[in-house]
Amino acid sequence: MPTLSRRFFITASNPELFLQWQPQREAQVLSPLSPTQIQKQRKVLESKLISALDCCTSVIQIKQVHAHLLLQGLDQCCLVLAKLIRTLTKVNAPVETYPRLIFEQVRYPNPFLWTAMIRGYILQGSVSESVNLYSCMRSVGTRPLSFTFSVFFKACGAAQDVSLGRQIHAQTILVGGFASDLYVGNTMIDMYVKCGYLNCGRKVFDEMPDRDVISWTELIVAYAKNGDMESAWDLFVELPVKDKVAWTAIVTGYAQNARPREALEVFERMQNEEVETDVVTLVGVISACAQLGVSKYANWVRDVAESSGFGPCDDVVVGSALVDMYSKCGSVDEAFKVFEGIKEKNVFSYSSMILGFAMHGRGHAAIQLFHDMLKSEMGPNHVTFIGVLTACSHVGLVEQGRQLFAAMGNHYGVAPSVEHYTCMVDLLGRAGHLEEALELIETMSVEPNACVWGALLGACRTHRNPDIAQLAADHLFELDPNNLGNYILLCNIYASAGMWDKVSRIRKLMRVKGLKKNAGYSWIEAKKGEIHEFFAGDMRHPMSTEIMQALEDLLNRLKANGYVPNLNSVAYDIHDDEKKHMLTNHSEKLALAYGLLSTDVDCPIKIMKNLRICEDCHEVMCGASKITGREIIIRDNMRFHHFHNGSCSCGNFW
DNA sequence: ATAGGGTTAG
Repeated sequence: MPTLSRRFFITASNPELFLQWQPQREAQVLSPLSPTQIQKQRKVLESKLISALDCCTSVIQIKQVHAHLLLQGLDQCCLVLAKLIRTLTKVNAPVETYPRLIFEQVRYPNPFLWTAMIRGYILQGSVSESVNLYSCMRSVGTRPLSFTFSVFFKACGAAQDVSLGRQIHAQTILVGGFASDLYVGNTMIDMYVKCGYLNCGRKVFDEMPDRDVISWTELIVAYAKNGDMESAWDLFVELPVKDKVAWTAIVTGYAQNARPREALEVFERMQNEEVETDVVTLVGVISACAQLGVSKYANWVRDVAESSGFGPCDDVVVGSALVDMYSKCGSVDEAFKVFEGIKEKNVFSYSSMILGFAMHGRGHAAIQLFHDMLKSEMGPNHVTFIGVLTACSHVGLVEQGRQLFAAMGNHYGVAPSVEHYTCMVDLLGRAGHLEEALELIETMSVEPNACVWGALLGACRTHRNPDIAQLAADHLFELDPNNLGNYILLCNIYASAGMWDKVSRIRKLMRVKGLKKNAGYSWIEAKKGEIHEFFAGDMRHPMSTEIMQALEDLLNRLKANGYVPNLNSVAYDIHDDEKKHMLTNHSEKLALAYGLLSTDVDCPIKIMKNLRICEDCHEVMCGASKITGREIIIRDNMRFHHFHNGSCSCGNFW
């Protein structure tokens, strides 16, 4: 007869159990009990053992609990044994030895015990053995649980093993009663989606008799991750009861698909419907604001975060996202204030701030922060090194960059990736060490990609080296044949070397391939925070006439000061007059003219652009900052340019 | 037991 003994409590390895010891109850136990009381005591004992197992973190502790269990005559108690095996799996005890031994001593394993064993084998990578156990379980006539299937589906999803997934799917139908199980259905959708079979997941969803918000959200996320926001939105609209997770999925979906305005719109609706905002929602919205780069929205979302109790001081993830957001909104000083306010900074906070400094050309600040980070004994990761190498590059700290690059693998255990090599090629290339950069590419430990060769090609333009440029271009045209930018760069390099026959050959190649320039556009935040968007030659704006006039006036004043339009920036093989016209219409120039017309004189003019700023526009911005006395901040797809009194923070290299 | 999250180079 199982009884609770004093010994059990006192020798229990776990202090929590000891604290739970109640002498009154023990007195009861020692007196004779009725069968129902015995049953009740047994239940109490079982739950004590289970909670003891919850606290176990090593095999030795589990063995002690096991010893008590045997002492109490519970060697056939599947409930506790299943928990014991799950706990052993959690502490990574090899399932084949100790757990297997326990399992084989049980005469009538229940489905929970079978499932615990199956799960153990799956988690330890023995999928075939788990399938084997499942067959045994079926052959002795034991009915599986929903959980049994979900264990398999989870494993298939993680291993992207759709063929096993389909077999288990067939089993859920074969065994009967599981095809309509909500939990099984949901884990099955997830399995198909993770294996890349979104349509199969959809089919499961469509055939489910009962669906809950989880089923819907799984599919919404799957569509969003697939870049199909239209299907995601359609599902979202149909979803009868939307919870905060579903809302967040759609907001984040837009943010991750580079549609920040829609993300913000949906978030605003979410707030109007008074759905609770939590950290995960905020992170998605903050990322959308970072992409948009508009201060009004940035400040708004920060207020929302703070009033929801997740300000930068409260939550490190929100704080780090805000650092990134303010950097990308052009306010690197504000980013640093937020950074300083984060109570428990982590590697994300530091990396974001280092990248922020690097992006704004404040290389020394970035490197200083990197050293502060090391002092606080925080381990840098691969992104941290991208930030700090970029920073070195922008300040021309070649030797320091070399040392950091060498140290990353040797001292910090971060193996250099293609991205880090790209930074190094950029660093060496900018400083004019083209041969060394080429040598680095040729001896790379990983396969060079288009970015690496692109960095080299960019450096060849600055340092006018057509030979190495040709080599880089050969690789680029193979790796990334439809990227027009590479052809233009090569053209410029040949043109400045006077190699006109090569120029016309490349131009012909571009024509034959029918490569078209990406639609470049710029946007600017007006006084009240509204966004004005411009394409090249755009006349849609209600103030178009004034804008064109202001631009012409500005260019005339610049020309009087010696500005000559830089025709190299136009890739097309057209007449110079036409080129001049095209240059004049570049979207960032229109945005600048609008900014001059309609923003406060003491505020910087902030322009965002989806492509890299061209040389001519860069020159115009420099000149405009001098003539007008206005500070101009431009974010292109690479970095920030702060124009002040005739010069740019990028030092004319970008 | 099952659904949503932050930093990435030319």
